[in-house]
Amino acid sequence: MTRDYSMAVETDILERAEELEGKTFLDIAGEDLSEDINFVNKGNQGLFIEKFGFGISSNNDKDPDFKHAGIELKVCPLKFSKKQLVVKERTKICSINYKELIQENWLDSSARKKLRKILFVFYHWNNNSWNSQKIIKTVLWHLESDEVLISNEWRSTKEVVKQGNAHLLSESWYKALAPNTSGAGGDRDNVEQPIQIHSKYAKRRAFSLKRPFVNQYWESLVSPDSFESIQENLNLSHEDNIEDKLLELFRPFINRPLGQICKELNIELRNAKNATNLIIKKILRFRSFSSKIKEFEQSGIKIKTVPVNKDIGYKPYEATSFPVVKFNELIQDEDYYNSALSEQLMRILFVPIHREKRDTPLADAILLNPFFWSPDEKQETIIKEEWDNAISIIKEGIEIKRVRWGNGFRETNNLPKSSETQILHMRPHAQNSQDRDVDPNGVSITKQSFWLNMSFVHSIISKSMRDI
DNA sequence: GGGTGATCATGA
DNA sequence: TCATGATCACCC
Repeated sequence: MTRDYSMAVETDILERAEELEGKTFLDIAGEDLSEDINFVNKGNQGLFIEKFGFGISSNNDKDPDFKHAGIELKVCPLKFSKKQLVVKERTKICSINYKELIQENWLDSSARKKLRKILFVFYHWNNNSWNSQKIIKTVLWHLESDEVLISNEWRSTKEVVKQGNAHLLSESWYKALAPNTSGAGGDRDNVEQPIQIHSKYAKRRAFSLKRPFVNQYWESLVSPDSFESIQENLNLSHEDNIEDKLLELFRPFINRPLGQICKELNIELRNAKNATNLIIKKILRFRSFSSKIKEFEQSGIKIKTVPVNKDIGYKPYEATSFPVVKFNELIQDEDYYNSALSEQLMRILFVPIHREKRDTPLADAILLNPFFWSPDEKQETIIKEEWDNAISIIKEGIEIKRVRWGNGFRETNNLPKSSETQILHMRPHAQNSQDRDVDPNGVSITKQSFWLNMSFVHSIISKSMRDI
């Protein structure tokens, strides 16, 4: 049996953590696995590592797991996505007690106690083969460099609760530390909030580090050179707003043709995606064009270039696509708020470019004012409904018809069309019609993805242009 | 010119 | 070779 590390000093804990790297759960527990332990519940991998990795018995303490060293243990699942190990889910930090929250200060808050130092144990998740799950890496994370961002989000949550609006809280308002819903389901998932002027109850929530945030940290461990930081490159302080700064840097190039901009910046203009990406990285003083933008990865910011015609109210020429969804993975998403799509929609930097006609040469396309966008509450409600609807169609079984088209044929299906929806539709997104996926009922269909309706993109772009 | 299925171009 | 962002093509 493993020694109890709960009162150990930091070096001992880290030494033990390092021993665990590369080991499977079976290696770690060995013959103890035969003990009568029930690991059926969700989160059990965490309890397992606590017990067999560090000899800590399960507890609900407000103190960090390693009391003496002030270190919290977080066991973080990784899964394969596109041949790469990525963080599977958000990391829960502590449940929120609304009543206590509004009386706390950040510096001595219960959240900060757990966040100050975190020992991340990253393991390759596999629910079907418990014993073979392997510890990939262990590392001590320090709050320091992200404390401004995280404490601001904590304060913002506190402020909402203080105003009696705990029932309105939404995970999507936050980038790193978010109050996500938590609980076992049922009545106990609603709790009384301290200020009841608007609503007596609010959903039970827990502070969690968002998946993209933790994933960026994980990726920075695996390949430290793949990121550059806006803050570092531009020498910004933690208080500077990175989004505002970026828009400001765009300013000298607005309303000018891409050809001219690229010449001035000494960039080779190849296509729209390439141009906007390169312009952004150039104005952010990136050393390498292939670097990922640290802050964008952390906050889940995606860049979308949208060709529009400014002479007809900034109307886009096309809908905006998202990555392909695998139907069998899609239907396993818990709900919209835990879906891949909601992550794609966390925050988008739209870069509209004006094209006189759809086939206006790119060099003559005019860079218009970029803007950041996240769904507002109303939009999110619609998106959730339309996502739910798509899921139920898929679960019921997609219907495919082969219809005459010109000289040949093409396939039609009953997935949501842009004519049937306000914001989202589904549409092929494949190499060609031979590039296919299989739906939950075994029906073969061209790979599909979600798209933002052209009319919707039109509405947010024209609104943004009016607001300038 | 919109709508929708199909496909291109690029980069890892 | 594949995923991705973006764009094409044809009917109405």
